Amino acid sequence: MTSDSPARRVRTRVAPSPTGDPHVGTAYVALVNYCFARKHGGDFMLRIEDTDQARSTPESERSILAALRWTGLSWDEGPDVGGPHGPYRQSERSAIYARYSDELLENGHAFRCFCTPERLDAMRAAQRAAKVPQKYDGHCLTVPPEESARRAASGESFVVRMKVPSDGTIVVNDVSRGAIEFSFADVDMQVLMKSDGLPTYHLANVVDDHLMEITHVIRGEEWVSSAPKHLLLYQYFGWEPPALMHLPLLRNPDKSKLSKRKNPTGILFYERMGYLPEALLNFLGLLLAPAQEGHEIFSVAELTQRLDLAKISHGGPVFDVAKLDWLNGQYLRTIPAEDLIARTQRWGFDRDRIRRIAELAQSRVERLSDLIPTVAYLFAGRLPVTKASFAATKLDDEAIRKALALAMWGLDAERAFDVATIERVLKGVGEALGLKFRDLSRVYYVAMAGSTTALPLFDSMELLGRDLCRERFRLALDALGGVSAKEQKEWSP
RNA sequence: GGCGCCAUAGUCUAUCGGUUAGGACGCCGCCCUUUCAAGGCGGAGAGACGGGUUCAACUCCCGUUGGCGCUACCA
Repeated sequence: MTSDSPARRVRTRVAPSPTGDPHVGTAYVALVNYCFARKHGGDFMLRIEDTDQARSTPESERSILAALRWTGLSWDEGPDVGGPHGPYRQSERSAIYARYSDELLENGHAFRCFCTPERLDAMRAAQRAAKVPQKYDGHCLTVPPEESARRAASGESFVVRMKVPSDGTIVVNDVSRGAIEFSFADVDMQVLMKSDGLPTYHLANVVDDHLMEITHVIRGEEWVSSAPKHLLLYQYFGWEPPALMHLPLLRNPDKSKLSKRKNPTGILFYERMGYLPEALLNFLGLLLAPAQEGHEIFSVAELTQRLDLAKISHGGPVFDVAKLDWLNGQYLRTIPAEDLIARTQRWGFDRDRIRRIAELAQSRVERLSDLIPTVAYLFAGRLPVTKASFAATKLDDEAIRKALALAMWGLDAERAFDVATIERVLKGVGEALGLKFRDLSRVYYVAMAGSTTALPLFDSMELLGRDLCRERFRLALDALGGVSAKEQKEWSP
Protein backbone atom coordinates (compact mmCIF):
# COMPACT_ATOMS: atom_id res chain seq x y z
CA MET A 1 0.00 0.00 0.00
CA THR A 2 1.44 3.37 -0.93
CA SER A 3 0.38 6.70 0.37
CA ASP A 4 -1.03 7.61 -3.00
CA SER A 5 -3.12 4.59 -3.86
CA PRO A 6 -4.52 3.12 -0.68
CA ALA A 7 -6.28 -0.16 -1.10
CA ARG A 8 -8.77 0.48 1.67
CA ARG A 9 -10.78 3.53 2.57
CA VAL A 10 -8.30 5.83 4.24
CA ARG A 11 -8.85 6.37 7.94
CA THR A 12 -6.61 8.45 10.14
CA ARG A 13 -6.77 9.64 13.71
CA VAL A 14 -5.30 11.96 16.24
CA ALA A 15 -5.07 10.43 19.68
CA PRO A 16 -4.16 12.92 22.38
CA SER A 17 -3.68 11.99 25.98
CA PRO A 18 -5.66 14.26 28.31
CA THR A 19 -2.82 14.86 30.74
CA GLY A 20 -2.26 18.55 30.32
CA ASP A 21 -3.01 21.63 28.32
CA PRO A 22 -3.77 21.24 24.62
CA HIS A 23 -0.42 21.35 22.86
CA VAL A 24 0.36 22.87 19.47
CA GLY A 25 2.02 19.58 18.62
CA THR A 26 -1.41 17.99 18.83
CA ALA A 27 -2.78 20.54 16.39
CA TYR A 28 0.16 19.82 14.10
CA VAL A 29 -0.46 16.06 14.14
CA ALA A 30 -4.21 16.60 13.79
CA LEU A 31 -3.64 18.83 10.78
CA VAL A 32 -1.67 16.25 8.80
CA ASN A 33 -4.06 13.48 9.67
CA TYR A 34 -7.03 15.63 8.76
CA CYS A 35 -5.59 16.71 5.42
CA PHE A 36 -4.39 13.25 4.51
CA ALA A 37 -7.80 11.73 5.18
CA ARG A 38 -9.57 14.50 3.27
CA LYS A 39 -7.20 14.22 0.36
CA HIS A 40 -8.14 10.59 -0.08
CA GLY A 41 -11.80 11.00 0.65
CA GLY A 42 -11.41 9.11 3.90
CA ASP A 43 -12.27 9.62 7.55
CA PHE A 44 -10.46 11.43 10.29
CA MET A 45 -11.18 10.60 13.90
CA LEU A 46 -10.37 11.72 17.39
CA ARG A 47 -9.57 9.23 20.11
CA ILE A 48 -8.83 10.05 23.73
CA GLU A 49 -5.99 8.01 25.19
CA ASP A 50 -6.72 8.23 28.88
CA THR A 51 -5.36 4.94 30.15
CA ASP A 52 -3.07 6.71 32.61
CA GLN A 53 -5.44 7.01 35.53
CA ALA A 54 -3.05 9.05 37.59
CA ARG A 55 -2.50 11.80 35.07
CA SER A 56 -5.59 11.94 32.88
CA THR A 57 -8.21 14.50 33.81
CA PRO A 58 -11.62 15.38 32.41
CA GLU A 59 -10.62 19.06 32.52
CA SER A 60 -7.75 18.35 30.18
CA GLU A 61 -9.97 16.37 27.82
CA ARG A 62 -12.51 19.19 27.66
CA SER A 63 -9.79 21.69 27.06
CA ILE A 64 -8.21 19.63 24.28
CA LEU A 65 -11.53 19.21 22.52
CA ALA A 66 -12.23 22.92 22.80
CA ALA A 67 -8.79 23.83 21.49
CA LEU A 68 -9.05 21.45 18.57
CA ARG A 69 -12.48 22.78 17.76
CA TRP A 70 -11.09 26.29 17.82
CA THR A 71 -8.59 25.39 15.11
CA GLY A 72 -11.50 24.63 12.82
CA LEU A 73 -10.36 21.09 12.14
CA SER A 74 -13.30 18.71 12.41
CA TRP A 75 -13.41 15.00 13.01
CA ASP A 76 -15.86 12.46 11.64
CA GLU A 77 -15.79 10.26 14.71
CA GLY A 78 -14.88 10.98 18.29
CA PRO A 79 -16.04 10.96 21.89
CA ASP A 80 -18.18 14.04 21.34
CA VAL A 81 -19.66 13.20 17.94
CA GLY A 82 -19.85 9.43 18.26
CA GLY A 83 -19.43 7.04 15.35
CA PRO A 84 -19.61 3.35 14.48
CA HIS A 85 -16.31 2.40 16.09
CA GLY A 86 -16.83 3.74 19.58
CA PRO A 87 -16.36 4.24 22.36
CA TYR A 88 -13.64 6.71 21.47
CA ARG A 89 -12.31 7.11 24.98
CA GLN A 90 -9.90 4.35 25.95
CA SER A 91 -10.96 4.34 29.56
CA GLU A 92 -14.33 3.05 28.33
CA ARG A 93 -12.78 0.18 26.41
CA SER A 94 -11.09 -1.76 29.22
CA ALA A 95 -13.03 -4.95 28.54
CA ILE A 96 -11.80 -4.96 24.96
CA TYR A 97 -8.15 -4.66 25.94
CA ALA A 98 -8.52 -7.33 28.61
CA ARG A 99 -9.86 -9.71 26.00
CA TYR A 100 -6.94 -9.15 23.65
CA SER A 101 -4.44 -9.31 26.47
CA ASP A 102 -5.90 -12.71 27.42
CA GLU A 103 -5.61 -13.83 23.84
CA LEU A 104 -1.91 -12.99 23.84
CA LEU A 105 -1.48 -14.81 27.14
CA GLU A 106 -3.22 -17.90 25.78
CA ASN A 107 -1.20 -17.95 22.60
CA GLY A 108 2.01 -17.60 24.52
CA HIS A 109 2.86 -14.22 23.05
CA ALA A 110 2.73 -12.55 26.41
CA PHE A 111 3.31 -13.52 30.03
CA ARG A 112 2.41 -12.33 33.49
CA CYS A 113 5.15 -10.54 35.33
CA PHE A 114 5.01 -10.50 39.11
CA CYS A 115 8.16 -8.49 39.65
CA THR A 116 7.83 -5.73 42.21
CA PRO A 117 8.73 -2.17 41.37
CA GLU A 118 11.58 -2.52 43.85
CA ARG A 119 13.06 -5.48 42.03
CA LEU A 120 12.71 -3.67 38.73
CA ASP A 121 14.43 -0.59 40.13
CA ALA A 122 17.26 -2.66 41.51
CA MET A 123 17.60 -4.49 38.21
CA ARG A 124 17.83 -1.21 36.28
CA ALA A 125 20.30 0.25 38.73
CA ALA A 126 22.51 -2.78 38.31
CA GLN A 127 22.25 -2.58 34.55
CA ARG A 128 23.12 1.08 34.62
CA ALA A 129 26.12 0.40 36.83
CA ALA A 130 27.26 -2.39 34.55
CA LYS A 131 26.68 -0.10 31.54
CA VAL A 132 24.52 -2.61 29.77
CA PRO A 133 21.25 -1.74 28.01
CA GLN A 134 18.36 -1.35 30.42
CA LYS A 135 15.61 -3.81 29.69
CA TYR A 136 13.54 -6.41 31.44
CA ASP A 137 15.66 -9.43 32.31
CA GLY A 138 12.98 -12.04 31.68
CA HIS A 139 12.74 -13.05 35.32
CA CYS A 140 9.06 -14.08 35.12
CA LEU A 141 9.38 -15.67 31.71
CA THR A 142 10.09 -18.96 33.42
CA VAL A 143 7.05 -19.00 35.68
CA PRO A 144 5.03 -22.04 34.50
CA PRO A 145 1.62 -21.15 33.02
CA GLU A 146 -0.30 -23.00 35.73
CA GLU A 147 1.58 -21.26 38.50
CA SER A 148 1.16 -17.93 36.74
CA ALA A 149 -2.60 -18.45 36.47
CA ARG A 150 -2.83 -19.59 40.08
CA ARG A 151 -0.90 -16.62 41.44
CA ALA A 152 -3.04 -14.25 39.39
CA ALA A 153 -6.20 -15.93 40.62
CA SER A 154 -5.03 -15.66 44.20
CA GLY A 155 -4.94 -11.91 43.82
CA GLU A 156 -1.22 -11.38 43.48
CA SER A 157 -0.42 -8.16 41.65
CA PHE A 158 0.99 -8.55 38.15
CA VAL A 159 1.43 -6.90 34.79
CA VAL A 160 1.31 -8.50 31.36
CA ARG A 161 4.42 -8.18 29.24
CA MET A 162 4.81 -9.04 25.60
CA LYS A 163 7.33 -11.64 24.53
CA VAL A 164 10.01 -10.61 22.08
CA PRO A 165 12.07 -12.96 19.89
CA SER A 166 15.54 -13.38 21.31
CA ASP A 167 17.28 -12.72 18.03
CA GLY A 168 16.69 -11.52 14.53
CA THR A 169 15.59 -8.13 13.28
CA ILE A 170 12.42 -6.33 12.36
CA VAL A 171 12.00 -3.60 9.78
CA VAL A 172 9.78 -0.60 10.31
CA ASN A 173 8.73 0.82 6.98
CA ASP A 174 8.13 4.49 7.51
CA VAL A 175 6.22 6.18 4.71
CA SER A 176 8.74 8.97 4.40
CA ARG A 177 11.87 7.71 6.13
CA GLY A 178 11.91 4.33 4.45
CA ALA A 179 13.09 1.13 6.10
CA ILE A 180 14.36 1.37 9.67
CA GLU A 181 15.87 -1.82 11.02
CA PHE A 182 15.87 -2.86 14.68
CA SER A 183 17.36 -5.93 16.34
CA PHE A 184 15.00 -7.77 18.62
CA ALA A 185 17.84 -7.77 21.10
CA ASP A 186 17.18 -4.06 21.55
CA VAL A 187 13.43 -4.41 21.95
CA ASP A 188 12.21 -4.57 25.54
CA MET A 189 9.51 -6.90 26.81
CA GLN A 190 7.02 -4.09 27.04
CA VAL A 191 4.34 -3.97 29.70
CA LEU A 192 1.01 -4.32 27.90
CA MET A 193 -1.38 -4.42 30.85
CA LYS A 194 -0.66 -2.51 34.03
CA SER A 195 -1.45 -3.89 37.46
CA ASP A 196 -4.53 -1.66 37.57
CA GLY A 197 -5.97 -3.72 34.72
CA LEU A 198 -5.68 -0.95 32.18
CA PRO A 199 -3.53 -1.26 29.08
CA THR A 200 -0.44 0.77 28.30
CA TYR A 201 -0.31 2.94 25.21
CA HIS A 202 1.22 0.16 23.15
CA LEU A 203 -1.56 -2.40 23.53
CA ALA A 204 -4.43 0.07 23.50
CA ASN A 205 -3.08 1.81 20.48
CA VAL A 206 -2.62 -1.29 18.38
CA VAL A 207 -5.95 -2.78 19.37
CA ASP A 208 -7.84 0.43 18.75
CA ASP A 209 -6.14 1.26 15.48
CA HIS A 210 -7.06 -2.18 14.23
CA LEU A 211 -10.63 -2.16 15.51
CA MET A 212 -11.17 1.36 14.29
CA GLU A 213 -9.79 0.39 10.91
CA ILE A 214 -7.07 3.00 10.87
CA THR A 215 -5.08 2.69 7.65
CA HIS A 216 -2.42 5.33 8.28
CA VAL A 217 -0.85 6.07 11.59
CA ILE A 218 0.72 9.49 11.34
CA ARG A 219 2.27 10.40 14.66
CA GLY A 220 5.24 12.07 16.31
CA GLU A 221 8.79 10.92 15.98
CA GLU A 222 8.94 9.92 19.63
CA TRP A 223 7.19 6.71 18.62
CA VAL A 224 9.76 5.46 16.15
CA SER A 225 11.60 3.40 18.72
CA SER A 226 8.47 1.65 19.90
CA ALA A 227 7.22 0.91 16.40
CA PRO A 228 8.88 -2.55 16.44
CA LYS A 229 6.76 -3.48 19.46
CA HIS A 230 3.64 -2.33 17.70
CA LEU A 231 4.48 -4.24 14.55
CA LEU A 232 5.19 -7.31 16.62
CA LEU A 233 1.76 -7.01 18.23
CA TYR A 234 0.06 -6.80 14.84
CA GLN A 235 1.95 -9.94 13.93
CA TYR A 236 0.89 -11.72 17.14
CA PHE A 237 -2.73 -10.86 16.48
CA GLY A 238 -2.48 -11.77 12.82
CA TRP A 239 -3.55 -8.31 11.75
CA GLU A 240 -2.38 -6.21 8.85
CA PRO A 241 -0.51 -3.23 10.25
CA PRO A 242 -1.37 0.28 9.08
CA ALA A 243 1.10 2.40 7.14
CA LEU A 244 3.36 4.22 9.59
CA MET A 245 4.61 7.75 9.29
CA HIS A 246 6.58 9.62 11.90
CA LEU A 247 6.57 13.38 11.96
CA PRO A 248 9.51 15.38 13.24
CA LEU A 249 8.99 16.99 16.64
CA LEU A 250 8.43 20.72 16.94
CA ARG A 251 11.37 22.46 18.63
CA ASN A 252 12.19 25.39 20.86
CA PRO A 253 14.55 27.99 19.36
CA ASP A 254 17.42 26.14 21.05
CA LYS A 255 16.38 23.00 19.14
CA SER A 256 15.23 21.10 22.17
CA LYS A 257 11.78 19.52 22.01
CA LEU A 258 9.12 22.23 22.26
CA SER A 259 8.36 22.60 25.95
CA LYS A 260 6.30 24.94 28.02
CA ARG A 261 9.21 25.79 30.26
CA LYS A 262 10.88 27.54 27.37
CA ASN A 263 7.98 28.56 25.17
CA PRO A 264 4.27 28.89 25.08
CA THR A 265 3.12 25.52 23.78
CA GLY A 266 -0.58 25.73 24.42
CA ILE A 267 -3.01 26.05 21.55
CA LEU A 268 -5.11 28.20 23.83
CA PHE A 269 -2.19 30.53 24.39
CA TYR A 270 -2.22 31.37 20.72
CA GLU A 271 -5.94 31.82 20.85
CA ARG A 272 -5.63 34.19 23.83
CA MET A 273 -2.86 36.11 22.13
CA GLY A 274 -5.18 36.81 19.27
CA TYR A 275 -3.83 34.62 16.54
CA LEU A 276 -6.35 33.43 14.00
CA PRO A 277 -6.73 29.67 13.68
CA GLU A 278 -6.22 29.94 9.92
CA ALA A 279 -2.86 31.58 10.51
CA LEU A 280 -1.78 28.98 13.05
CA LEU A 281 -2.80 26.17 10.73
CA ASN A 282 -1.12 27.88 7.79
CA PHE A 283 2.04 28.17 9.87
CA LEU A 284 1.96 24.50 10.81
CA GLY A 285 1.14 23.66 7.20
CA LEU A 286 4.34 25.37 6.11
CA LEU A 287 6.19 22.75 8.12
CA LEU A 288 4.32 19.99 6.31
CA ALA A 289 4.25 21.01 2.69
CA PRO A 290 7.04 22.93 1.01
CA ALA A 291 5.80 26.40 0.11
CA GLN A 292 5.82 27.13 -3.57
CA GLU A 293 8.09 30.05 -4.36
CA GLY A 294 6.56 33.25 -3.11
CA HIS A 295 3.33 31.54 -2.14
CA GLU A 296 3.40 30.98 1.59
CA ILE A 297 -0.17 31.72 2.38
CA PHE A 298 -2.59 28.90 1.88
CA SER A 299 -5.72 27.42 3.36
CA VAL A 300 -6.25 24.00 4.85
CA ALA A 301 -8.07 23.06 1.64
CA GLU A 302 -5.03 24.00 -0.41
CA LEU A 303 -2.73 22.20 2.00
CA THR A 304 -4.91 19.14 1.54
CA GLN A 305 -4.26 19.28 -2.20
CA ARG A 306 -0.55 19.74 -1.80
CA LEU A 307 0.19 17.40 1.08
CA ASP A 308 2.55 14.58 0.24
CA LEU A 309 3.64 12.52 3.22
CA ALA A 310 6.79 11.35 1.49
CA LYS A 311 7.90 14.95 1.07
CA ILE A 312 7.64 16.11 4.64
CA SER A 313 11.14 17.01 5.75
CA HIS A 314 12.65 15.01 8.57
CA GLY A 315 14.47 17.66 10.55
CA GLY A 316 12.72 18.92 13.66
CA PRO A 317 11.50 22.42 12.81
CA VAL A 318 11.87 25.28 15.25
CA PHE A 319 8.53 26.85 16.08
CA ASP A 320 9.33 30.30 14.74
CA VAL A 321 6.90 32.71 16.33
CA ALA A 322 8.17 35.61 14.21
CA LYS A 323 6.96 33.88 11.09
CA LEU A 324 3.63 33.07 12.72
CA ASP A 325 3.32 36.76 13.60
CA TRP A 326 3.87 37.76 10.00
CA LEU A 327 1.37 35.21 8.74
CA ASN A 328 -1.22 36.29 11.27
CA GLY A 329 -0.72 39.88 10.16
CA GLN A 330 -1.32 38.84 6.59
CA TYR A 331 -4.62 37.23 7.54
CA LEU A 332 -5.68 40.09 9.75
CA ARG A 333 -5.02 42.61 7.00
CA THR A 334 -6.90 40.81 4.31
CA ILE A 335 -10.12 39.89 6.06
CA PRO A 336 -13.03 42.34 5.62
CA ALA A 337 -13.30 44.97 8.35
CA GLU A 338 -16.67 43.54 9.38
CA ASP A 339 -15.01 40.23 9.91
CA LEU A 340 -12.23 41.82 11.90
CA ILE A 341 -14.79 43.40 14.20
CA ALA A 342 -16.73 40.20 14.63
CA ARG A 343 -13.65 38.16 15.39
CA THR A 344 -12.30 40.70 17.83
CA GLN A 345 -15.62 40.67 19.60
CA ARG A 346 -15.65 36.91 19.82
CA TRP A 347 -12.06 36.88 20.95
CA GLY A 348 -12.23 39.20 23.95
CA PHE A 349 -15.46 41.11 24.11
CA ASP A 350 -18.16 38.63 24.77
CA ARG A 351 -20.93 40.02 26.94
CA ASP A 352 -20.15 38.12 30.14
CA ARG A 353 -16.48 38.89 30.11
CA ILE A 354 -17.05 42.58 29.43
CA ARG A 355 -19.64 42.77 32.16
CA ARG A 356 -17.37 41.19 34.68
CA ILE A 357 -14.53 43.50 33.79
CA ALA A 358 -16.81 46.53 33.89
CA GLU A 359 -18.04 45.63 37.35
CA LEU A 360 -14.53 45.20 38.62
CA ALA A 361 -13.47 48.50 37.08
CA GLN A 362 -16.45 50.57 38.11
CA SER A 363 -15.21 51.56 41.55
CA ARG A 364 -11.80 52.37 40.17
CA VAL A 365 -12.63 54.96 37.55
CA GLU A 366 -13.73 58.57 37.76
CA ARG A 367 -14.23 59.26 34.08
CA LEU A 368 -15.20 57.04 31.18
CA SER A 369 -11.86 57.93 29.69
CA ASP A 370 -10.19 56.09 32.58
CA LEU A 371 -11.84 52.84 31.70
CA ILE A 372 -9.83 51.65 28.73
CA PRO A 373 -6.43 52.48 30.20
CA THR A 374 -7.42 50.75 33.43
CA VAL A 375 -8.34 47.46 31.84
CA ALA A 376 -5.96 47.52 28.87
CA TYR A 377 -3.67 44.85 30.34
CA LEU A 378 -6.53 42.36 30.18
CA PHE A 379 -6.59 42.74 26.41
CA ALA A 380 -2.85 42.79 25.86
CA GLY A 381 -0.51 39.93 25.08
CA ARG A 382 2.97 40.32 26.46
CA LEU A 383 3.65 43.22 28.80
CA PRO A 384 6.75 45.41 28.58
CA VAL A 385 7.95 44.71 32.11
CA THR A 386 11.57 45.33 33.04
CA LYS A 387 13.62 45.03 36.16
CA ALA A 388 12.71 48.63 36.95
CA SER A 389 9.01 47.79 36.90
CA PHE A 390 9.53 45.85 40.12
CA ALA A 391 11.07 48.74 42.05
CA ALA A 392 7.65 49.54 43.49
CA THR A 393 7.46 46.14 45.18
CA LYS A 394 10.22 47.13 47.61
CA LEU A 395 11.43 43.54 47.68
CA ASP A 396 14.88 42.37 46.79
CA ASP A 397 15.68 40.70 43.56
CA GLU A 398 15.93 37.20 44.83
CA ALA A 399 12.67 37.38 46.75
CA ILE A 400 10.88 38.62 43.66
CA ARG A 401 12.27 35.90 41.45
CA LYS A 402 11.47 33.25 43.99
CA ALA A 403 7.95 34.58 44.41
CA LEU A 404 7.40 34.48 40.67
CA ALA A 405 8.91 31.05 40.21
CA LEU A 406 7.01 29.45 43.07
CA ALA A 407 3.74 30.92 41.86
CA MET A 408 4.32 29.75 38.31
CA TRP A 409 5.25 26.23 39.34
CA GLY A 410 2.47 26.05 41.88
CA LEU A 411 -0.12 27.10 39.35
CA ASP A 412 1.25 24.67 36.78
CA ALA A 413 0.58 21.85 39.18
CA GLU A 414 -3.09 22.75 39.49
CA ARG A 415 -5.84 21.37 37.31
CA ALA A 416 -8.14 24.33 37.70
CA PHE A 417 -7.34 27.94 37.02
CA ASP A 418 -10.01 29.90 38.81
CA VAL A 419 -10.05 32.60 41.45
CA ALA A 420 -10.15 30.16 44.36
CA THR A 421 -7.25 28.07 43.09
CA ILE A 422 -5.15 31.07 42.22
CA GLU A 423 -5.76 32.63 45.61
CA ARG A 424 -4.85 29.44 47.42
CA VAL A 425 -1.63 28.96 45.47
CA LEU A 426 -0.43 32.55 45.67
CA LYS A 427 -1.22 32.91 49.35
CA GLY A 428 0.56 29.64 49.89
CA VAL A 429 3.65 31.17 48.33
CA GLY A 430 3.32 34.08 50.74
CA GLU A 431 3.37 31.70 53.67
CA ALA A 432 6.27 29.76 52.27
CA LEU A 433 8.26 32.95 51.92
CA GLY A 434 7.10 34.37 55.22
CA LEU A 435 5.78 37.52 53.56
CA LYS A 436 2.57 39.37 54.15
CA PHE A 437 0.48 38.74 51.07
CA ARG A 438 -0.26 42.42 50.82
CA ASP A 439 3.45 43.04 50.17
CA LEU A 440 3.98 39.98 48.05
CA SER A 441 1.00 40.69 45.85
CA ARG A 442 2.71 43.73 44.37
CA VAL A 443 5.12 41.39 42.62
CA TYR A 444 2.24 39.62 40.97
CA TYR A 445 0.44 42.80 40.07
CA VAL A 446 3.51 44.01 38.23
CA ALA A 447 4.02 40.70 36.45
CA MET A 448 0.38 40.21 35.51
CA ALA A 449 -0.79 43.79 34.96
CA GLY A 450 2.43 45.69 34.45
CA SER A 451 1.68 47.92 37.40
CA THR A 452 0.74 47.77 41.06
CA THR A 453 -2.48 49.51 40.15
CA ALA A 454 -4.98 47.16 38.56
CA LEU A 455 -8.21 45.30 38.99
CA PRO A 456 -8.13 42.59 41.68
CA LEU A 457 -5.30 40.16 41.06
CA PHE A 458 -7.03 36.80 41.20
CA ASP A 459 -9.87 37.93 38.97
CA SER A 460 -7.41 39.46 36.56
CA MET A 461 -5.52 36.22 36.35
CA GLU A 462 -8.60 34.13 35.80
CA LEU A 463 -9.70 36.55 33.10
CA LEU A 464 -6.28 36.35 31.48
CA GLY A 465 -6.23 32.59 31.57
CA ARG A 466 -3.58 30.08 32.44
CA ASP A 467 -1.52 30.32 29.27
CA LEU A 468 -1.20 34.07 29.22
CA CYS A 469 -0.41 34.17 32.93
CA ARG A 470 2.31 31.59 32.51
CA GLU A 471 3.82 33.60 29.69
CA ARG A 472 3.75 36.78 31.78
CA PHE A 473 5.39 34.96 34.69
CA ARG A 474 8.04 33.67 32.35
CA LEU A 475 8.69 37.10 30.88
CA ALA A 476 8.84 38.77 34.28
CA LEU A 477 11.30 36.15 35.43
CA ASP A 478 13.37 36.70 32.32
CA ALA A 479 13.39 40.43 32.91
CA LEU A 480 14.98 39.74 36.28
CA GLY A 481 17.60 37.40 34.90
CA GLY A 482 15.72 34.11 35.12
CA VAL A 483 16.16 31.23 37.51
CA SER A 484 19.45 29.39 37.64
CA ALA A 485 19.54 25.62 37.62
CA LYS A 486 20.81 25.72 41.19
CA GLU A 487 17.96 27.95 42.35
CA GLN A 488 15.47 25.81 40.52
CA LYS A 489 16.68 22.84 42.50
CA GLU A 490 16.69 24.66 45.83
CA TRP A 491 13.33 26.31 45.34
CA SER A 492 11.45 23.35 43.93
CA PRO A 493 8.91 22.00 46.39
C1' G B 1 25.87 4.16 28.24
C1' G B 2 22.61 1.40 24.40
C1' C B 3 19.27 1.83 20.18
C1' G B 4 17.13 5.00 16.55
C1' C B 5 16.17 9.59 13.74
C1' C B 6 18.16 14.06 11.71
C1' A B 7 21.99 17.71 9.48
C1' U B 8 21.40 23.92 3.12
C1' A B 9 21.71 31.28 5.85
C1' G B 10 19.52 33.24 12.72
C1' U B 11 14.58 30.45 11.38
C1' C B 12 11.18 27.54 7.78
C1' U B 13 12.49 25.47 3.24
C1' A B 14 13.59 24.43 -2.67
C1' U B 15 17.32 21.46 -5.04
C1' C B 16 16.06 14.53 -6.13
C1' G B 17 24.93 14.48 -9.75
C1' G B 18 26.15 19.52 -13.76
C1' U B 19 22.16 25.99 -10.81
C1' U B 20 25.57 32.81 -10.35
C1' A B 21 22.40 27.13 -4.54
C1' G B 22 15.96 29.63 -5.43
C1' G B 23 11.90 31.45 -2.11
C1' A B 24 9.71 33.03 2.74
C1' C B 25 10.32 35.08 7.89
C1' G B 26 13.69 38.04 10.48
C1' C B 27 17.61 41.83 9.83
C1' C B 28 19.65 46.27 7.05
C1' G B 29 18.88 50.15 3.26
C1' C B 30 15.91 52.94 -0.25
C1' C B 31 10.98 54.53 -2.07
C1' C B 32 6.00 55.91 -0.73
C1' U B 33 4.19 58.76 3.42
C1' U B 34 1.79 64.21 8.44
C1' U B 35 3.84 59.80 12.40
C1' C B 36 3.94 54.62 12.83
C1' A B 37 2.71 50.59 10.34
C1' A B 38 1.30 48.38 5.84
C1' G B 39 3.03 48.22 0.77
C1' G B 40 6.94 48.47 -3.25
C1' C B 41 12.17 47.94 -4.45
C1' G B 42 17.06 46.43 -3.12
C1' G B 43 21.01 44.25 0.16
C1' A B 44 23.87 41.15 3.55
C1' G B 45 23.50 36.01 4.82
C1' A B 46 23.93 28.81 3.80
C1' G B 47 25.54 23.30 1.96
C1' A B 48 28.85 20.99 10.04
C1' C B 49 33.75 18.41 9.30
C1' G B 50 36.83 14.55 6.93
C1' G B 51 37.31 10.75 3.56
C1' G B 52 35.68 8.15 -0.66
C1' U B 53 32.59 7.06 -5.61
C1' U B 54 32.29 10.05 -10.20
C1' C B 55 34.44 13.64 -15.88
C1' A B 56 31.34 16.28 -12.17
C1' A B 57 28.75 16.02 -5.29
C1' C B 58 24.83 20.18 -1.34
C1' U B 59 22.92 15.90 -3.75
C1' C B 60 25.37 8.88 -3.48
C1' C B 61 28.57 5.85 0.28
C1' C B 62 31.58 5.67 4.89
C1' G B 63 33.38 7.97 9.20
C1' U B 64 33.51 12.12 12.71
C1' U B 65 30.99 15.88 15.17
C1' G B 66 26.57 17.95 16.70
C1' G B 67 21.21 18.09 17.69
C1' C B 68 16.95 15.32 18.91
C1' G B 69 14.05 11.07 20.43
C1' C B 70 13.44 6.40 23.04
C1' U B 71 15.54 3.65 26.94
C1' A B 72 8.53 3.79 32.86
C1' C B 73 3.11 -0.44 35.41
C1' C B 74 3.59 8.12 30.89
C1' A B 75 1.83 8.79 26.58
